[in-house]
Amino acid sequence: MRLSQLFFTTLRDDPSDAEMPSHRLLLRAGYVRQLGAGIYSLLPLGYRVNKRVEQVIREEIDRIGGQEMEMPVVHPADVWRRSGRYESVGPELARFTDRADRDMVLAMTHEEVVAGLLADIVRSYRQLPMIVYHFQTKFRDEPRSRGGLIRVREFVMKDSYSCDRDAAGLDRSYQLHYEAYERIFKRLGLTTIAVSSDVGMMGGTGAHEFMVLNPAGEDVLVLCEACGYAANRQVAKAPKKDPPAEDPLPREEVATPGTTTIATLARHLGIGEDRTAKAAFFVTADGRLVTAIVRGDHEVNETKLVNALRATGIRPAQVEEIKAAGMEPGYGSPIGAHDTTVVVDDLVARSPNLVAGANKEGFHFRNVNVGRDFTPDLIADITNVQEGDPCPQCGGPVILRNGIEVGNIFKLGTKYTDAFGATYLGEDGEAHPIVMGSYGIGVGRNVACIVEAHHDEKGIVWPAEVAPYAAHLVAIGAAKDPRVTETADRLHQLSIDAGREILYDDRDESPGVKFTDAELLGMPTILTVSPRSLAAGGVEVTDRATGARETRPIEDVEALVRGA
RNA sequence: CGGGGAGUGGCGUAGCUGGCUAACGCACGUGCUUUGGGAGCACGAGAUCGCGGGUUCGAAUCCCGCCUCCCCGACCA
Repeated sequence: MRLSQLFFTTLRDDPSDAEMPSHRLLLRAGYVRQLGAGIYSLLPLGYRVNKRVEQVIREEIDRIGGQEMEMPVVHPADVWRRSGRYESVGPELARFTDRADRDMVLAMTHEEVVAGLLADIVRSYRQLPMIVYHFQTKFRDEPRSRGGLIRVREFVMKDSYSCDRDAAGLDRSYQLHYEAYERIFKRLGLTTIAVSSDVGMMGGTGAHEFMVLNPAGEDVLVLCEACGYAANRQVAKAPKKDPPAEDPLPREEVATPGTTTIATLARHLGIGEDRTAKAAFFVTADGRLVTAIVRGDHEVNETKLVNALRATGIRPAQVEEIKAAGMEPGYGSPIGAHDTTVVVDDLVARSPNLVAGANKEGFHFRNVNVGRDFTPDLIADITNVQEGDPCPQCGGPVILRNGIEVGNIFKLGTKYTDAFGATYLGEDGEAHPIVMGSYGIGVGRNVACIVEAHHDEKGIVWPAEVAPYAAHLVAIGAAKDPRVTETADRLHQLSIDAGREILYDDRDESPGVKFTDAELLGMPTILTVSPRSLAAGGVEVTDRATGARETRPIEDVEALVRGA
């Protein structure tokens, strides 16, 4: 490709609204342009990188037996009603009506369509196991996009679906994907950590997320450097040490004016935060007021709380809702409360004589004991793991790191095939539900993460596997010596003939501009043809990553661009 | 949705306490010079100052409403 003809431009100044390095560089180097919040165009260079990433994924999913297909972006709403997600998924599912006033959705994932196809096509156990996949645009109307390509609303995702006879088959398909993902991310130049994760809206029985460590990551990972334990904080558990045993003391009211936070309360009473019980209030999707009690030195983990409640979602409660149940925000506890579901953290249930709210402005109770002073509806682990907590596997201290999710794998089970009546006849002559798994990788997010991991102060440094072009040919001093253009043209043509075209900077620009752009664009190899290089016997070959530079004979470079 | 910030040629910005023809750097076009690290000179094109309304003799600038984008939070397979 001749740079003089390429649909792109580089920017000398950093765009003002690009904070992450990947976003800044992809904009400056002319790979992407923004159309709206979380909506991007891929310019030819960016599109080419996406295709390269897709190809790596395609090869590895093919390798485990995946069959590529394509499913629609626009679905009739009935398909989503059938699985229950039309109602259960929030506004991130984009809904609209067509000209005949039929309810439609923009697909955010494709489990429903796959399950419907399975019901239509699969009859016999002989057709299983089977993996299908596609690369398709998803639209998720996220409340807030951020970080350039890291979190967008419209994006291409590889999603594959495994279809098995039984749970053991699902385990095998899941394992195949796990291994395929490790190969994919390695080839993409990404260092990932597989963490066990929540199943969220997908439903199912088990899941892993593949995470890239990044300070801008939106997930918090709980990691143990000693034994390798890794989990998303949403589901991570840490053993909580029992507090020293004490006999329950009589409950007594104590004046605590102006202590609406645990920190001020503990200071006021001169006790540790671990001697207090903190109440947090939520409302479930089906309208139940939930009072969550954790110890003052912990915080509520909403994912765990939702799962303990078997709710589809929760939101923070309003002040009026809390008061309506007989509790006082800032001084709240379940003591004397009504019409609320009380969920108590397992540690609180074992902690004697805590300070808790008296449900009266400016007052708390000392010596509150679960069971005696109030009765929980549910006792569960509902707290976040904190830095330094003991690892659940080896007991060593865990660390917390931010991560970006670049891929995930889910054991779905039969949630969707049950809904769609997707069964097969087994060897036993009986109908059985097909057991599904689903496996996603966001292509654009991976591109952004690759740039995050592979750049320097001059620009992008693409790993060879995903570079849009293998080499960037720079012609300098063409006016001084006609052999420059001759040589460069010939190298370019050789690469075309070999079917692996290189990027050719044939522009009438100063050497500085060309070198700077070559480094910004980030091809793994920069080839420089100039009167100087020709006088030295050939073409200068520069390794973008190391900066190592050597002049090599033209025949060598010809072989190089041919792909020898 | 809550809090904060910002919309001025393609990019980055100035102007904003009401007053000349909306300024500067980069990018862009033409010509000449230049050609191994973001060249020089000259000429030139390009902006309904986010949109709508209002105040005023006069609005990029003041007032009201709206839209959009970014950041933090909420949210998130």
